[in-house]
Amino acid sequence: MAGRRDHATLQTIASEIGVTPSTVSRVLNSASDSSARRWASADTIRRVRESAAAHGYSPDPQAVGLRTRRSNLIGVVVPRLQDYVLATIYEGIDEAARGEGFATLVTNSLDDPKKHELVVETLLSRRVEGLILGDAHIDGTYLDTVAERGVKFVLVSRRARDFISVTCDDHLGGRLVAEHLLATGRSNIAILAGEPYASTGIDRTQGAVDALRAAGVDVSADLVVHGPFDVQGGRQATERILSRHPLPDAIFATNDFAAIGAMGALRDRGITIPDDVALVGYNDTALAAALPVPLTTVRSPMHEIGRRGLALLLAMLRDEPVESQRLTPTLVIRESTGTGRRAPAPAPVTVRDESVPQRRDARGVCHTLAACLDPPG
Amino acid sequence: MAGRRDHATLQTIASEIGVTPSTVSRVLNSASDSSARRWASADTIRRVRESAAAHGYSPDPQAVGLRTRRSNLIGVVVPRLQDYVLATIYEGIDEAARGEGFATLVTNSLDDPKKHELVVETLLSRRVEGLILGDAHIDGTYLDTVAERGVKFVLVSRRARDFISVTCDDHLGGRLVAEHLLATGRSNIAILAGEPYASTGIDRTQGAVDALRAAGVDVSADLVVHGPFDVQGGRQATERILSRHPLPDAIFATNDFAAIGAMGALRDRGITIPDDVALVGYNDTALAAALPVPLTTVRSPMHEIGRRGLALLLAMLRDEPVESQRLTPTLVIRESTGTGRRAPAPAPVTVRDESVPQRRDARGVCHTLAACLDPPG
DNA sequence: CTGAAAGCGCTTACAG
DNA sequence: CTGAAAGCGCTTACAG
Repeated sequence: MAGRRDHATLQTIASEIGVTPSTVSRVLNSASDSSARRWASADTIRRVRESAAAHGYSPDPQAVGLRTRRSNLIGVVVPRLQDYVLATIYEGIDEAARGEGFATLVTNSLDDPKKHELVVETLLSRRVEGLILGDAHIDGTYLDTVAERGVKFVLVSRRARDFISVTCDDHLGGRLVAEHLLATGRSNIAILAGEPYASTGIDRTQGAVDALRAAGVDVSADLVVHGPFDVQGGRQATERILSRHPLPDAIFATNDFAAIGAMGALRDRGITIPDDVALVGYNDTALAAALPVPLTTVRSPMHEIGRRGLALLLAMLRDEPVESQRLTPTLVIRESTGTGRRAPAPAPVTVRDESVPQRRDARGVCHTLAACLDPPG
Repeated sequence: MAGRRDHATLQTIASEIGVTPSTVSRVLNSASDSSARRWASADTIRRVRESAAAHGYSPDPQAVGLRTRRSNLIGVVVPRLQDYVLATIYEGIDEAARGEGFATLVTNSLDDPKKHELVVETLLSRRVEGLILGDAHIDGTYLDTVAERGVKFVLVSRRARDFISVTCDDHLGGRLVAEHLLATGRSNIAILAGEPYASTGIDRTQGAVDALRAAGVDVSADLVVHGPFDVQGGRQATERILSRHPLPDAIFATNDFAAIGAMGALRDRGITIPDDVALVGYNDTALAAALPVPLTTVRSPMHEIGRRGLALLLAMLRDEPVESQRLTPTLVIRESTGTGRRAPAPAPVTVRDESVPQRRDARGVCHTLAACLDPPG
């Protein structure tokens, strides 16, 4: 008798108060007493509700699902739940799902396409109504099969091809970082670009490269290093850079955890932040502000990405037209790019007019290079 | 038509090959062809399997569940999935569940008893067969109600009362830390004890206090500070200690993230690790080794706790007798308690015979104070 | 306002 | 070896 305890059924209530299950069902499925009056007398309604409450009745989701052909289940696939960023996005998804009467089933894919396919099949065999995928590879052809089968899904965090997605504007995020570094006098910048298949790292890197190029600064291709989005990956990528090149002005880790790994590698060589090299992370995780050297980073609305992903998927399930969403990141400046301990930053050599004051917003953030170069209002 | 695509049913296959759904069901539910021979001819078996494969048939879990009165669903409640430790434990749970044909439904309770009750009700209304709870409060009376209802559950990570649990031996972990600190010459120790309702922090603290007391060292009660098990909590607890007391010899943060917070607070005051103060964390998360100052910490088998929790619950569901399990932690010594930069540690003043060499294992870990005090083999 | 009936997809005695 | 039937708990036309 594995585990299932006794739950009251419609029949329990029906026979207790002397009506049929049909009536009980209709009353319990009515939003309000007044709408229930279409189906039952005031007295019946009261007695149904009382009995249901007394028994702690809740409809059997398996029976409801079988009858209505719906599961109220959403499948979620993430690279790894251990990753703070994905865990936070998932929290957003689950919270929103709960609010809409859905439950979610999550699984790790470890960014392995084979495992991804496997877990998607498992999810589908559980009859999830749709999928939210946080592990898309930018050219992921394996998404085609699931799309062709008519499965509805939305991507979160990472975009891929033309599939519907909710992302942060990672290109903008990269630009904000590069412009901040330029504004503080750095132009020789190494980038920890993350996995080559993740649009997050790709776009953040490209955004930075584009902004630098717009300022006349070229990023050396071998200062752009790929690797896992975690502490270990950041450490190794940084070690690779340090072993082959003279120390750059700044390191842009496209992930906070990679930035922490970079800190470790830098410290091993006695290199201090920000005096010897500036360091920037990405995501503004809970750690960033509390690190020994507080980390300049880009805040991305992780929780909101999850919430919106769920909302978008539900819209798709209702066959409403939907469009991809791109949320806005904000730069958060802390000591790791600190100007406090450093000689006043010279303007980047490539800027044409050094006399032009930089334009910054109220938080001291210089939002676009163009704005920085424009003469003030 | 929200989302559900067409799935082949037993009827699809049955009519295709000219048998009844009963036969198809029996064949498909047979483990092997030979056992299926009890139910069908070799030819029928072959044709059923072929047709099922061609259609990508998978049984509808709602129908199966309705009929068999089982959901193959396990509910999991954690304080917060954003927490690396709980996320890792959950990965262990889900992995094991998957292997046993179960799926899991996770939710955060944020350690709020009200929310806990709410999410448990939601899980139960989804007809989970049992629960794994990672958010138990040590005297949590609210577990009684669920127990009285006959719901089977096991606790993971934290123990409470006499409920079945899978934990790490936190008392031992605390002892290992204290003995290591004593062995490196520290005896004035502050403890970031975590939330007062979590057995993890309580036991780790008690283990340390007991070991110190056994060495004749008393821990001042106001050097034991409670607070959240996260970066922010660790930072605040440390600030409280620093503002009210002279600097202790060592800080034992009963959680790695709290230790990172402590690092931040120490750095703000220009206090260096390990020269001015030693710092110890707990859990050996991926961060510990890669931090600017690599963190001495205690490794706890988080993933294994999850796996075993699931195994224990399944045993309970089969009405097998089960007992709580307590897994063994190991001390991992790194620079944050480093001896390299520090004058050779004097033996703690309270140790009776200073001439007795300390006994250590191959990894340089002194496992029990008793062992340390015994003369070598 | 209420009931009787069908049926979602499955499993499993009961017959043969 | 195979089928016909019942029934898990629900919802929802169809009748009245």
